[in-house]
Amino acid sequence: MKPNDIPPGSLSLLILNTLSRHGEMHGYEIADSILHTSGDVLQVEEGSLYPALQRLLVQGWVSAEWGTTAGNRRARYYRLTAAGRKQLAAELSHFHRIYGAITAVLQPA
Amino acid sequence: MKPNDIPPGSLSLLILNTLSRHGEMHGYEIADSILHTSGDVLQVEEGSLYPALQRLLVQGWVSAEWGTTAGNRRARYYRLTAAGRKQLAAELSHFHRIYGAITAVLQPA
DNA sequence: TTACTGCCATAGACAAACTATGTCAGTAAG
DNA sequence: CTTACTGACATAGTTTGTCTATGGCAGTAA
Repeated sequence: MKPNDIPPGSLSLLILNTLSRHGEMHGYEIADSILHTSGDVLQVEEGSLYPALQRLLVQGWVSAEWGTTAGNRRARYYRLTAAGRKQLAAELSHFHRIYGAITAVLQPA
Repeated sequence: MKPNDIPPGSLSLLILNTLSRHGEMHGYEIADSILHTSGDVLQVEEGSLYPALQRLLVQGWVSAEWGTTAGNRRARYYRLTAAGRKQLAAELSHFHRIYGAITAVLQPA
């Protein structure tokens, strides 16, 4: 069972969708949620996660504020912005379009 | 109808699968076949196609020989090798594993 | 006091697709 | 017959995004 290999371009979609389901999360929670809901297949490395969150912040798809976890650790809590919700919808439809096209090509003879 | 945006990592899979269906093709035919079987969604640029074919050659997944097209042009004909068929099977199962995991994560609340 | 873990963060490596450009040989147009 | 177009192959350079590796800091447990 080796995890890994998130296709470039899909990480922001996974993060946005995860945030839209849970409302407010910090980094570790996001990675953990993706790992578990994917059946331990998609392991987001920290070196991928935080740069991705930075990009989402810069583009305004998410906002962040510092807080404290249940375990009394400092953590940065992210949530979707209104623009982020629109972006999520756009990326979802784009994903389905592309993925549908790929599976069409992959039909065996 | 804007085409484009082949997810990194999936191009070799598309090429291998296309060759496995048609037996022997040159570059233009491969790109054309992918474009049409994807419903004009996946447009493989030449600057992506030929480097990808080079990689497949180097790795031994495909073989190539020069020939002449129906329109009397010189062209390089590619076909799958035995190793290429094994590779295709491996990439197919990997693809389904990863995209299955992604769609699992993308289920709405 | 030491070590471990949760949590954030960055720098550098690397892979792969894109843009732009170039070549060459047939064929069609004028 | 010369020009332009198209089919087909090819490469250099840019960009994007994930990974590896590393590091720091603050609680908590040994």
